[in-house]
Amino acid sequence: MDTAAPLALDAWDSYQRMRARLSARIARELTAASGLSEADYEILGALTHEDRPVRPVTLGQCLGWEKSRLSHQLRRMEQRALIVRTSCVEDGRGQEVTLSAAGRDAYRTAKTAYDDAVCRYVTQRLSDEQLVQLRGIAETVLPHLD
Amino acid sequence: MDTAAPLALDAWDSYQRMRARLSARIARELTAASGLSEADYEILGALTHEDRPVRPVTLGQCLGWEKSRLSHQLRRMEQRALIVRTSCVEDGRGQEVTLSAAGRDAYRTAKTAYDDAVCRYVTQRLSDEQLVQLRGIAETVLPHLD
DNA sequence: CGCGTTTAGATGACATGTCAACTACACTGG
DNA sequence: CCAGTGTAGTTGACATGTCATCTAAACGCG
Repeated sequence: MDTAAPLALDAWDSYQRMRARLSARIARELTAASGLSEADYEILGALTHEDRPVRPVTLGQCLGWEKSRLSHQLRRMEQRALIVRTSCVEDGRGQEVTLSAAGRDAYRTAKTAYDDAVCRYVTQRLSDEQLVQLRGIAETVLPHLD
Repeated sequence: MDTAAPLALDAWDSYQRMRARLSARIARELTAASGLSEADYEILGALTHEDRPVRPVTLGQCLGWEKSRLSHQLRRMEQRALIVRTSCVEDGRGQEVTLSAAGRDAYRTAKTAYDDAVCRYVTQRLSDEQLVQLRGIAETVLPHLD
């Protein structure tokens, strides 16, 4: 409060401004190019990475999402035919989620736009040194967020 | 695509994981301590900083918010009696927004919790050098986001 | 087996954000 | 003055996220 630490305040303020504008910009470009939201993109990315049917509970762990958020999201994506849900043989409570052809296509388009935006706005603008610094900062903060 | 730049990918991935978890954590602590959302907190912070009636259009510029988002947010905050809206004398289209006593109190409580969380999760964890780096990274990226 | 406890997931109420109209006032040039 | 254009703000439809609660299946243990 009274012991102002100008450096810390400045750094946080700059970070917050960058974060807000960057998220908005990338989300907008992603949607414009592919019709996918960032949430859609994350789900499809995880499914592509796994490359086989995945249990929602696993997705939830990978992405760090709350289960109700995931449930709503999967329902909406199934309605839009981006994914397919089948009931799970091994566990009567569970499901398995698979990419549909449309989901695979949409993800490809989206990934191009996403990578392009990240490159144009971030990685291309930063020096290798700054990229190392950014990774270091994130990896320093992350362990304290559990 | 094919020209993988592992450093860039790593840095972006780390950043994204930090960003997602950090936002969630801070938002939750803020709400738990004060009952305010991050959106509420931003508005009240801007009003406190100005310390006089502010036009919504000015708030929109300061915060970089879309006007409809701002309109919805101000309506909800007025309903909860965190702010007061009066019609503007100089401009018949406009309004002036003021902090209520409740808004001022809630903001004080929230600021304590917010600053504490930012300190615990971020500024305290990073070295002065890293804080300088973070500010530098944000200020490097920001100019390209208009 | 049978009963209590986890676990997977769904659901409904509600807060928030975006987009596309829409209203109403202000300004500007003829 | 006044018609056209710009600006401030609202509104409604809809997507998304959180929380609390609910169902049903799995598990664990006497």
